[in-house]
Amino acid sequence: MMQTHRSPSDAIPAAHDRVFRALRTRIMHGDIAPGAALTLRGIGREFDVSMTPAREAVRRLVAEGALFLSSSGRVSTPELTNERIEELAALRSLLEVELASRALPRAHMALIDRLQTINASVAEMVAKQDAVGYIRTNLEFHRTLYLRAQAPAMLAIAETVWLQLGPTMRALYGRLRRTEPPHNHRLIIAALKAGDEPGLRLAVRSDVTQGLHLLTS
Amino acid sequence: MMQTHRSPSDAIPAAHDRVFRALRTRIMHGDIAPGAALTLRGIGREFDVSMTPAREAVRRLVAEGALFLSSSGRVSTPELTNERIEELAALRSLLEVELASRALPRAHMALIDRLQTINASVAEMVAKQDAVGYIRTNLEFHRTLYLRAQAPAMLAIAETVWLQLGPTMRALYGRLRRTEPPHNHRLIIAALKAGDEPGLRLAVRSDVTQGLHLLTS
DNA sequence: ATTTCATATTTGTGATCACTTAACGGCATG
DNA sequence: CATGCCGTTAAGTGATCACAAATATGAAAT
Repeated sequence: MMQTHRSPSDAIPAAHDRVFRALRTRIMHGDIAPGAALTLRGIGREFDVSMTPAREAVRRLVAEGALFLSSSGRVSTPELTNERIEELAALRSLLEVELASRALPRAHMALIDRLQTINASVAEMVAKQDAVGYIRTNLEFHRTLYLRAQAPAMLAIAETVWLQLGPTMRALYGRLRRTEPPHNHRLIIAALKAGDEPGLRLAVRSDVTQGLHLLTS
Repeated sequence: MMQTHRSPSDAIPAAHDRVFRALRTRIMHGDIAPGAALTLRGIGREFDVSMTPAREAVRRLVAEGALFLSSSGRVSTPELTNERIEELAALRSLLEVELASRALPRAHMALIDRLQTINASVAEMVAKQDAVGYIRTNLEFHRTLYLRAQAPAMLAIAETVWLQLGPTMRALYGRLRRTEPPHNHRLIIAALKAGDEPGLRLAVRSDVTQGLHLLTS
């Protein structure tokens, strides 16, 4: 029957929020392939909830562009056209260059150390050919930097772009088998150390753009 | 009882979508003041639906940042801090300068004519001191231009920024009683005619930034 | 008159159900 | 062998309900 509302002061999130977060992470990290279909009853079964919270989670994800809603109400992960991918890449570039630029004056040594640690994990994932792990650690690298920008609305929008690209990125990085560690990340870290704003902007732009250019060509 | 699913090929949207669109327009146009509270039962009563579609509409709007969801589940329009307003203004500038720049090479005479017609309506709303009408026609001016950019994802994000600013803009433009017609819109149109990209970028940036700077100072 | 506490009302949450429509499969027909 | 049609199944939609938490109300005490 029911049950509800347990999250006032304690930390237990509402069921729909738990489902939302779990699905969102999966999509952003590329756990789900492009075009994969989801059903409300299926989601409910998996998370042991009824259709109602499953529907709310799906609605939120559709609103963020993480899921595609067909005219008949069916939901699936989006299959992006090349044009759309280019556009989202341009958005990433626009937003993330600005975020990095704003983070630069606040970037102290502790942040740079953390970025280097995360970057080691990224390199490890590349070596292990772990596509999902690569996406996850790569996003963690970027998010850690952008958090310093103190621009929550801008970061939130950047995350919705990542979300829209999630399934496609998985398909991309799952295909191409590269073994080189991320060169642009080193450039980003170097520019942060040097306080070199033009260099930082260029490095972020290159890092964001390069991977997605491979897909469309 | 029930009733459902009527929108396959014909044009009748689902109830939750109708509610969503109606609320979204209200919020974007500044029909609702910042901090105003909404209840699911109240929305359902107004639109003659049950709580279920009302909840879905609200969830979507919360996901877009158009509504604020308190920790106890109450929803209201957001009350923005000055910092947040500055950030959203920076986002508008970033996105809309890019959109205008992309629209420039595709802007033909028919578009410029339409912009001038819309701009006349804007001036009329300013003369009538109609705050809501001003916001509506002003957004129509910008949207008409940006549609030419052929960048739907970018435009969608710009719209979510407008949404977040909606209630606050109403509070702003409701206060300041200006009577001058929009100067920057003329600059935008002139730059479009001349094919002057730097001039266009500057004019859009000024138009987007000026109004919101008044509020925070 | 103000504060405190108990009660009542409001409100969001999640489960369930009836209903309609879209997707799927098999069968007949060309 | 392909194609169109019909019945079955799967899936989304919206109404309703029980419940718990939050808020509002009012009374009592200092």
